Amino acid sequence: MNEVTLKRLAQELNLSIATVSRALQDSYEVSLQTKMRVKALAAELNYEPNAYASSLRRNISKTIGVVIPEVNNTFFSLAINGIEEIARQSGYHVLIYITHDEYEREVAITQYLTGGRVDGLLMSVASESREFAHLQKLHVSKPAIVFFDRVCQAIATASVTTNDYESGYLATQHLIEAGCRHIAYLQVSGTLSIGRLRMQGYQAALRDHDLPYEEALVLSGDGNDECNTERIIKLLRHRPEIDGIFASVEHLAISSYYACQTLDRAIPAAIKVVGFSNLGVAALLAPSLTTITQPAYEMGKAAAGILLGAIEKKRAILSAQSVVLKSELVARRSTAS
Amino acid sequence: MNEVTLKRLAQELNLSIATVSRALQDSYEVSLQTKMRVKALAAELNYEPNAYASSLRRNISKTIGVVIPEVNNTFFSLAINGIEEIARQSGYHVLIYITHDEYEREVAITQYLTGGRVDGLLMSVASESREFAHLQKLHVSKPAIVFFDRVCQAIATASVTTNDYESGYLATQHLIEAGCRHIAYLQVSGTLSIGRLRMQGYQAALRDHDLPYEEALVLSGDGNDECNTERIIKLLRHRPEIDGIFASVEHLAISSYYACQTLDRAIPAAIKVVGFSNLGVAALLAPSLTTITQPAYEMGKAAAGILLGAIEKKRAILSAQSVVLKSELVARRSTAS
DNA sequence: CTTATCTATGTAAACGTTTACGACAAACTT
DNA sequence: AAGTTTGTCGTAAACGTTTACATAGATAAG
Repeated sequence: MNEVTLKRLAQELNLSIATVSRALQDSYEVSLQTKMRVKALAAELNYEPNAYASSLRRNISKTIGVVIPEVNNTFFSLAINGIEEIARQSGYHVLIYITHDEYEREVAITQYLTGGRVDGLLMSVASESREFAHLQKLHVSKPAIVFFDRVCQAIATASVTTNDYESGYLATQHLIEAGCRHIAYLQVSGTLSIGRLRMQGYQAALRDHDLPYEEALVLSGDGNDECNTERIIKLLRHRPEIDGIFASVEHLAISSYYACQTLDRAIPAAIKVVGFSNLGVAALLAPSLTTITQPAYEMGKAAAGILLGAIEKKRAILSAQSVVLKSELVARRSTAS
Repeated sequence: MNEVTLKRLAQELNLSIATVSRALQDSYEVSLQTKMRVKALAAELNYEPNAYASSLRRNISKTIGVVIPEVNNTFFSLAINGIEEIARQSGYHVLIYITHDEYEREVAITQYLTGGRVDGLLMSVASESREFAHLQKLHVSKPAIVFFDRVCQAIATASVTTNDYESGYLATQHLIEAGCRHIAYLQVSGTLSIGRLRMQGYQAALRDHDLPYEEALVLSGDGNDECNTERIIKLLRHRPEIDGIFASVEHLAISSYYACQTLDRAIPAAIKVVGFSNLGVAALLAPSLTTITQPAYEMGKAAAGILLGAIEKKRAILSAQSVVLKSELVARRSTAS
């Protein structure tokens, strides 16, 4: 425990606690001379204000929470990077919580955060979540919330997303133009907002190119990687006509590669793959992977910016502040014709 | 702000604040009947204790800090995963700080943390750090510290590492046995403890196989990825006899791939590559990458376990509690002969 | 010379908890 | 019947800040 408190400083300087506190905050009420005395001693004794006392008194924690499904994922790693960058610049601290896409964890986490531990929250909802009462409860409580990537429309607040519908359309069109006629769609969960939008783009592209939409070609891969790979293998065995895969999330693209590897289906000759991904090594895969790449780092920065802006100005966050950034389709060998 | 406080509950129940507080903590001093009344109302009003008031009074924050060089890195992502898992189980919150390998940031972060914001700290030191006065200062202050992967020997505390010397030896031997005679060693910084150990393993393996150690074949890649790739290209051009690369950290292995790609040097025919890496897609690279894989998730869990154990028992952490886990060499095509 | 204004500082309450101490019955002991 | 224990609850202080209000001296205005 750090024993250097305002009281200690005040005693040694023969000043009142109030004056010391004010001096350290550069208050106009205290003379330049005492300010300097105070600051000198504070520096000498390595004084650091007790964050909890300050937070309690001011009802401000200078802390934001980040709630994400997983951290071992290039997209979320980059987003955290952006968030931490903005938070640091503004003197905010970042608490991190991982839901592992489980509804119960998300509920438990939001329960903790009701206690005023954070001034605001950045969130990507868990795929399992279908009920949002916990978020509603939290929202009427203190912390401001900004969603990023995986939003919850039931809450009236801002969000930072990408042009998911358009990207879904483009990815599908790209496969079709490369010659695919039976395109599987892999998503993490049917309830997710981004999953729905990307799928709608997928469906629209099929329609516009006179291809049928088959529900049997849609796979929801909510499990661990091995399990997902198994399910993709099963799907490809059961429907050998599949000649294209659109993975709406990174790890499903990877699972698709493993599935094709075990089934000895050549990419891109026999089957083409495109996937949402922020993998830095996408270009080094065998074969290099065609990706829809989201501006993950910028999304994190944008979301944190909106959140901190609202907190500092003590203003509610409006849905109108939402931002939609553009993803980029990077064509590589996995979809070469 | 959550308006439900102990005072509010006390008023509505016609009890004192003390009794309500005790009831919620299942104190033996309060009758079963009132306990039930209190808990019922607390649940109904969705009461959540104010974390800051509690922390201030008890001088315990139930929060640990994690200080890492970067988050967009499979090793650290997995480690965070393990840390968060253990922390969650014990009811601890996790603050995250990213140094970007910059000394100044590390100093600034440790300064924040002097204020009692965290009960303990898990840390992987920045590669730039050569002075450790800031860590010494922090260490004599409150928080317990456990290092993982990148330790600072100047501080007497526990650490969680892997058998870096052995791994360095094995990786180098593996290259030699695959036929390499001129092996480059890529590290992030010469000052890093793990870098030194891995390098010592590298040197020992060279010696044991009667190969000379050349300083010119050692490259310190402390920069961004593009910059590192450039430097590797330069090295390979300047020393065309290099037929093996040992990358002591993941992103340098990737940079090596890009370098070989631009130089049109075939892996593994012309040059073989082995690297420390936790990439889930190592097996899917072209060619698949031979890796030394650290048990990152377990390391995170182990480090958090030591830290939380010490905090809960209010005991100082001893160097003797240090743990050394084993990495695994996974041979793949990038070192095939 | 009195009153008002300004400057620099101090006093004390407040934030929401936790907890040492005390109070007061009721239930036991002898 | 007097003393002792036990069970239940309240009072109040404390954690380290911040800040509204008070104070005292100095200067300016009338």
